Amino acid sequence: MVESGERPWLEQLNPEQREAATHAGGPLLILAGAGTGKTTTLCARVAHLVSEGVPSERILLVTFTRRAAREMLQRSRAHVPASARVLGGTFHSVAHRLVRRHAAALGLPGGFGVLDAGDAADVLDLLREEAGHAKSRTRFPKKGTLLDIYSRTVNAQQPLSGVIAEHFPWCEDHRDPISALFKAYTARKRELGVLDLDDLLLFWRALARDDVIGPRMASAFDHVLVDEYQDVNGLQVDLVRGLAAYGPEITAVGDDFQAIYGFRSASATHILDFPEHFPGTRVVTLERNYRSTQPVLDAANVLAAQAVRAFPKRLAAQREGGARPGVVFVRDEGAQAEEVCNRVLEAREQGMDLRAQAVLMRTSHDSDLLELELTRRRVPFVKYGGLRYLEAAHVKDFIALLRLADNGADAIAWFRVLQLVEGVGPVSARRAIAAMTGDVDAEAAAPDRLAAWPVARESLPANAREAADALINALIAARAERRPGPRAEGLRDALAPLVKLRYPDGAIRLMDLDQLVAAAHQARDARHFVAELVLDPPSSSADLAQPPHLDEDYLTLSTIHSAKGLEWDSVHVLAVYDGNFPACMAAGTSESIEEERRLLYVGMTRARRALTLYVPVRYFHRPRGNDDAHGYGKPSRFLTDEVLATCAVTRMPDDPLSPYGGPISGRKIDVSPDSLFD
DNA sequence: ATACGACGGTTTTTT
DNA sequence: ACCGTCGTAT
Repeated sequence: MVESGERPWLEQLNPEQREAATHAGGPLLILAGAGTGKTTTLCARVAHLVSEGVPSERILLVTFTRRAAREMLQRSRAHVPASARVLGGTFHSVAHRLVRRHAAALGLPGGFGVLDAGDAADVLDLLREEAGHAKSRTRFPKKGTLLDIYSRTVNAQQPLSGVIAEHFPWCEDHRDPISALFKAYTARKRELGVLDLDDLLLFWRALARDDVIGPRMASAFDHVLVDEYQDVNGLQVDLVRGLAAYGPEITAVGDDFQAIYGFRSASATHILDFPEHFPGTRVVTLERNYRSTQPVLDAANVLAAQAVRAFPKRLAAQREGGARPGVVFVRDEGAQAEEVCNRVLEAREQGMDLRAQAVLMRTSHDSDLLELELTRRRVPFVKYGGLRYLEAAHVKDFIALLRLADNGADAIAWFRVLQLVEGVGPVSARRAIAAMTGDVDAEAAAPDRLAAWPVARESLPANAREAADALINALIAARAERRPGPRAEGLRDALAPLVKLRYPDGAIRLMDLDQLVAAAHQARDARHFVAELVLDPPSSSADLAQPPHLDEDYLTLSTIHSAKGLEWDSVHVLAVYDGNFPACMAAGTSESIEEERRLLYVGMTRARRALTLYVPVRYFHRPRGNDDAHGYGKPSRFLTDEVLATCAVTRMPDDPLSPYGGPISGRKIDVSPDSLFD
């Protein structure tokens, strides 16, 4: 036991936080508003538990991202070095660890692969084509939609018909074929020896339900702490309850007003139901905000008050002073880019590092023009969210090769890799794969598909065979090499000429591969390297780049989803117009509108001192098109008069509406050509 | 028969 | 960046 005087991590806490950190006996729910020291409290709780004698390896900390896990474990360790062995990660990474350990019981090969969303969609696409849906005249849902439907069904644990009726009504006609397709999908993954991200959770739950493995798995822990509980889905709740059934005490932390992952089947109802699911729950509410100044919170509180249903909560600032948030009307997205740039640079002149500033947006392409402008003015920036590394074609090519080195049965990877060779398209690739997987008779006994290559290569056009052989030889060499670094290096070298040939900017793309090779050198186990990459994807190009970047000053650009849990001195939110906030895609149900409001709230509450919202008045219908089709947008419906009253509103001189002296209230003018249409 | 480049229309958010 | 389609080259 440590004397209280030696526990600075507890003394920094306010009474509510301390109560949460030191709570003992029974489930605990911490309702923590934005900026109320949620992470501090959770880290203090971990430190407290360890200092009370709980062995650190018997504590499981489930977070929303791996980055959050790393950060928290680091902080806990700084308080109490004995926290070093706390097990931390996302639901998916914990699942991967558990499923790996019990792979045999689950009937999985030891080196089972993990499909990322792109790979999973490719498998579905293949089945879609095999079933003849690609050629049929009625439009069948595309792979991305299929994956969305599938994922929602699994994660919400809701029957397919209900999911389609509720969220994908336009697919109603195809319900039965979709159902058949999903069954084929399950079977195909088995054949390929792979799991998708949803499977990881399903397999974890299957383990939890086993009479022998379930209790043993749960009893490995004394405490399970779950962060961001407002964003868990039904399946994840099952997992937590499955653990709780056999002993560990559960702590959940979250804020129902920051629930922004409904599209992933998360629902804030779970955090509200927590006391029911875990009888005897102690609820602690944190409302003292240490992040933002009061004017920022005033605007956020007024926005939050619009919510139809929410836990009443009012954040109170502990910081002094501060300026009202700005709402800036600009002409269009071009003017917005210029204005943001100006303001960011001006702030830097005043002594605010770029690193203390961030630009946040609804969708990742909202920053397209800004990125051009920043590049033009040589302002360094790093972007989070949106298109990620693993989604770039050449990176996928490389990953497919790495997968094949682990698992020759992965036909999806074969399909991709073979088509890299010039002269090989979908048809001959498929033929070669069929030859390798052998129609049960010839090659069924051969566990290594590479053995069938001499036959398979005959299915390729003669002039492509030599280049394909080179790839195969690289794969054979890679298999003999167990160290992940050299293995990746060999495959990179084999891929390099093909990448250079295929992409005009091949040289740049090769640098991306070099970063992956560097990451592979750090990896412990070649077989898990790809799976871990999928579970902890580098979220920006900077993530893989090595330290030199860290010394530099750079601006952060991020989707609001990716900015969750983070904070900056100054925050700019782009494109706060109706159609974007809320997104027009979300206009369907009132709950999705509510979620959009919460999204704006999350964006606004990232700001410590300065917050600026931008409303482009004119926007282009086709941002990528070169025509000039545009419309005049309305400001976001969330920017009500009440919200605007808490802000300082600016109209830029070139705002087309401003020469008329700004809006005049009290007038109602109808403009309608409708009589022409009678 | 197959591969591949060109073109026009679309693209939310992510473990 | 992706998808589907179409025309041309092998």
